[in-house]
Amino acid sequence: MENPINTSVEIQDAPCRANCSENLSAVEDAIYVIGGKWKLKIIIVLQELGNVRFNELQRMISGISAKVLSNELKDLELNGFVKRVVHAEQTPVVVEYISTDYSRTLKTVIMSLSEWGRKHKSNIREDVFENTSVR
Amino acid sequence: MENPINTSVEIQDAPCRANCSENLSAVEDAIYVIGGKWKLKIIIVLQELGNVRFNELQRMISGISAKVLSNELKDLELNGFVKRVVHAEQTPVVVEYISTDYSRTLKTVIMSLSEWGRKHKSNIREDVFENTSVR
DNA sequence: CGGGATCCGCTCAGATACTG
DNA sequence: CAGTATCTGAGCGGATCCCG
Repeated sequence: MENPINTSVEIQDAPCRANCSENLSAVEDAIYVIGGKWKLKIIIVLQELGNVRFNELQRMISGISAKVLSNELKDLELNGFVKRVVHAEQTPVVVEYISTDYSRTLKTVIMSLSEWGRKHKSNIREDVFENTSVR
Repeated sequence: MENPINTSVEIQDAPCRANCSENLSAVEDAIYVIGGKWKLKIIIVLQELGNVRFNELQRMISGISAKVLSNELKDLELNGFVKRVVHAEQTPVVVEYISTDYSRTLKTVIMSLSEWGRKHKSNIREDVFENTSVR
């Protein structure tokens, strides 16, 4: 009788709402793992540049602190998006991060997001000129 | 000499990094307006159900508090994703929120995210069975 | 019903310093 | 270089009360 997932809605008028909460929970799951300000940006850098070292990564992603970057990388590694490679031969130790095959499944997500972001930016500009309330 | 946007990177080895930071800033802009735990979920509900009232919205999106929902709706209204419609005739007042045309430009973003979320969920399940460290 | 105002705890992120 | 440790403050979100 009770669905373990989403017991809250779909009680009364099922069809539309079931479909809705289907999307809802799927998007929720996605946001849960790749949400936040940094995760997708880290993934993008690793995908486009290949092997990247910690400090280089921090320089590429402006505004992120070492602590936060460190935590984000751990998260991403746990979820299988990045791989941590340690070259212990040398001193000081060199550590590189690389994107996994799994992170490549995010390609379409990243593309749709960046395309939308580009369009949105130009729309904003138009708004500034149209909108007379800015004065 | 200096680009007003993203002055940080692309100083040395330009071509790859310029492309990279292009995507980076676009995704950053997108995340800035539709990021967070709630915004996309609110947009999805409004797109799928049409007019939705405040309390109904809160019931649909499990876990959100009235204050947070209120703030998110203001944000979304400012950015042109939702429209607030007040029916002042009746008492108590009825307020409905509807999604705008502009929020429909997010269709592909939402679809790619929800599709990815679905796949990810099934991948997680496989991991649980494969992974002997869970015991 | 649809919120706003207030208080308040608690996490998170920044800054700084330190280590192998 | 690649982080960790510690402290600290802002802010987010919860709970409660209140209003039109």
